[in-house]
Formats: sequence, structure tokens, C-alpha cells
Amino acid sequence: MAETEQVATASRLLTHDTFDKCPLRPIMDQTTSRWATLIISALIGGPHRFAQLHARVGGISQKMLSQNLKALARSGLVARDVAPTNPPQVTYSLTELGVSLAGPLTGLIGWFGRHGDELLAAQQQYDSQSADG
Amino acid sequence: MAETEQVATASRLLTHDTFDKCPLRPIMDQTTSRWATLIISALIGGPHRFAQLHARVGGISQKMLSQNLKALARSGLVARDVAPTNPPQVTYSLTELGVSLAGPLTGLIGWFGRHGDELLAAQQQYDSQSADG
DNA sequence: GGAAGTACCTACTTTTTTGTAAGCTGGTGT
DNA sequence: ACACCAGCTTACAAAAAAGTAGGTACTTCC
Repeated sequence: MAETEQVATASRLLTHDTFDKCPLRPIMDQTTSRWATLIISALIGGPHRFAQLHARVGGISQKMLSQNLKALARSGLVARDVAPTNPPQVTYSLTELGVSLAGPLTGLIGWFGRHGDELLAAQQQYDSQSADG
Repeated sequence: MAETEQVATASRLLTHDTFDKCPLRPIMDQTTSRWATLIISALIGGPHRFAQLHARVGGISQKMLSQNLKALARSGLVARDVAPTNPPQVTYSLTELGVSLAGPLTGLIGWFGRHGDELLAAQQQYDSQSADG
């Protein structure tokens, strides 16, 4: 599919007249949220235990981590495996669906990586112009 | 760049040890927010006036629209052109930077379009399992 | 003089999200 | 008997985001 066409498709997908009712919106919001993107990114590197993720994502609270993990598991993006050891060990990994999401998601993240400087520069310029304007 | 490599890069980009301080996080949050994605999607179809966007995005309040538009303009993703007619007409369009974002963004949106059913199905299954558990 | 149109902005309120801190579970070492 | 471990969950509080209702500025039309 040509990029132009893809763009047109996406445009139609979300800006449909009554997009208010689009059932995908909540899922997309949840999946592209600040913590979810980070958790998914971390899991791209392979399965992780709860504490490992907590350390790796740095800055997230236990509550947010378990909350996001639960939501991602609910949507079938991550798998939760409990080993009946003691204390029980819980391992999280991306499902096949989750892996397929990784491509588009990292494409977006990569764009921010490549253009971050431009964005920051634009903001600074905008702010300085408003300051004296 | 191979997809595997791209994934690894993205992973490093956001899950850096001190990603807490990553200056891109706020911008990415803002740019991938519920309204921003919709506004950008709408603008992919060409320049729009304020009222047109308001109608097209359906469900957004004037406040949110102008707030998001301002934020996107600040980051250099959309251009704001004022025509000195009366009443003044303000036209919004994607900048070159904004256009370059459209690709990755629609890639993601497209993924949700393709896999939306699976996500919804997974959620229903999850919910019914928890119900009787 | 008063209404109408465009593109906002402001104050106020409600809703949602996030953080903090504490508690729970269930087996294990002491 | 008691604290400890991992991996949560809960109650409470604070902060952020979003919605609502109204107002502003300027000008043209009646």
C-alpha cells in the first residue's frame, strides 16, 4: 500500500463523522499512553518479571505498573505467566499480537527520536517569540 | 533499517535508565494524545479552518481544539495562517515536519484498524473469564 | 443601537489520572 | 511466633485533564 493511500485510510479511520463512538479510541489511548509505550518497549527486549520492569521503566509506581500490565493483558498484548514457586514469580512477555504492534509503535517512537531536536527547537523559538511579541 | 534493529533502537530510546528525564516524553504524550492524533489526522486531508476542524473532529470542545492546536503549533507540527479579512479567517495546516509525522502515526492508527477486532475480542474473553473465575 | 459572525479565552466544575503509603498472601528460614 | 520475600491491592489524597458556560474583539449588516 502506497503511503499516500495509507494516510488516507488512517484519516478515514479516526475522523469518521461520528468518531466519538469509535470503540478503538479507548484502547488506543490506553495503549499509546505514557506508561504503556514504555512497558511495551521494555518487553520488546524479552520477558521480564514485575520487579525487573519496575526497575527498567524507572519512575513508575507499583500501582501504575500493575494497572497498565493488567490493561495490556486484557487487550491480549502481553501474556502473564505465573510460576508456582514461592514466592510466586510472575513473568510478562509480549504476545504475538503485542509483537506485531511493536513495529508501528517503534516506528512512531523512532520518529520522535529523529525529530526530537526539531520539536524542542520549535518550542523554544515559539516561546521566545511570544515573550516579546 | 531492518525492523528488528528499529525495534531495538526504539527500546533504547525510551527505556534508557533515566528515561524519567527524557525531554521527549511530554511532547510525545501531547502529540499522541486523543485529540492531537485526531486533529493531525484531519489535517492530513489538507488545510482546515477552525470551525471546519471543530465539525470534523466531532466531540471536541472549542477549548480543547484551540488548546491542542496551539500546542501543535508550538512544536512546529502545524502552521497557523491568519488572513486579514473580516471576520479574520485562520487556516491550519500541517508543516513539513507535521507531514513527516503523518507516516508513522498513520502506521500506528492503521495497526489499530487492522487489529481492533482482536483487541476487542481479547477484552471480552478476559472479562468473561474474570467474571466466573 | 443592536445582532451576528469568527476565533478564541477565562473562570469554574467535574472527571480522570497519578502518586503515596500501607496492607495482604502464603510459604520459608530462625 | 515472627519477619521476610514477591507481587500485588486498597484507601486516601493530590494533581492534571477535560467539559461547561460565558465573555472578548472587531467589524459589518440591518
